[in-house]
Amino acid sequence: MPEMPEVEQVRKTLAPHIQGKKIENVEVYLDRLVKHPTVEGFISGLIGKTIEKIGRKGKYLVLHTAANQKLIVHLRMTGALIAQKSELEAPPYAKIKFTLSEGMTLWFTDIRTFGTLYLVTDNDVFIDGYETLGPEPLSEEFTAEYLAPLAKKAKKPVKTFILDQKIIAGLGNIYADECLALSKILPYRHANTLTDEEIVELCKAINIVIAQGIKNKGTTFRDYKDGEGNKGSNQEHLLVYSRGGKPCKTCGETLSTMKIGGRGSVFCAKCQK
DNA sequence: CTTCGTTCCTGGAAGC
DNA sequence: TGCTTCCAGGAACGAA
Repeated sequence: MPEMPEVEQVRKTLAPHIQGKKIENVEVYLDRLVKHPTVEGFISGLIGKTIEKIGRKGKYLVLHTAANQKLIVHLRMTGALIAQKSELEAPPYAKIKFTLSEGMTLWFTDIRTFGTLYLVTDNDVFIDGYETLGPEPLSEEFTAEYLAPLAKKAKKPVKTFILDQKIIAGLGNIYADECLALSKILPYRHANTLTDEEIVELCKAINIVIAQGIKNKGTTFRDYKDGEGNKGSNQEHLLVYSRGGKPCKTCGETLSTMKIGGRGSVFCAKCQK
């Protein structure tokens, strides 16, 4: 489940293999993954272009293919971008093939096929979700002063609040649970009940958890792999996610599970207030 | 306006 | 053992 640290790791591992290479051919095996423009326009718009740079915004990867053109990719749950030598056979669940120069091929693979790709030229389309992203953890704009007034207006569980990409870009279910565990805040508490001190702690925890995720090259739970097909190691350092029923690493209490906003959530009812 | 529930999809695990 | 059912979850969408 790629969240910000996983997408960042994909960006890093992909860059040396695809940057500066020319797109010689594009084959789309599942049309509905291409959200803009048409599949034909997507293919013809990319062939002949060079991948100048690969960036990231929240959980979106942004491949700059010309001064006025970007290929925007969201991996959703099980999407992956894998760069490998062209002579190697297609990886499992291959959905789009980008044949690059210098004998390299970039594959978009996806088991559950929720991934989305947009080819944007001169900002000719408004991508809801991409344009409305809030600040990222570890950025200058992401501060308690930014978060506090928004939290005070939000009458919903704090977990749902921090998962909102318009509020914070990049958190997903795993890191949201981890951030709340580290800041010792119960996930079901409504955001507008948090004190200023708690918001400061939450901000700190979000930065720490995301920085640790990046340092550990992402969390591989089921399907996540980076641009070279390797797994991350952050799953070895999780406080609560997927540990429901097991002892809290801090106090030994059995960790609780609960559905919050339709998401499986794990927390320590003793440590978190 | 905000908030909540449903939907998309497949594979793996759990249940009978 | 083998079938069926449930669950995983990012974010758009419609309903309340």
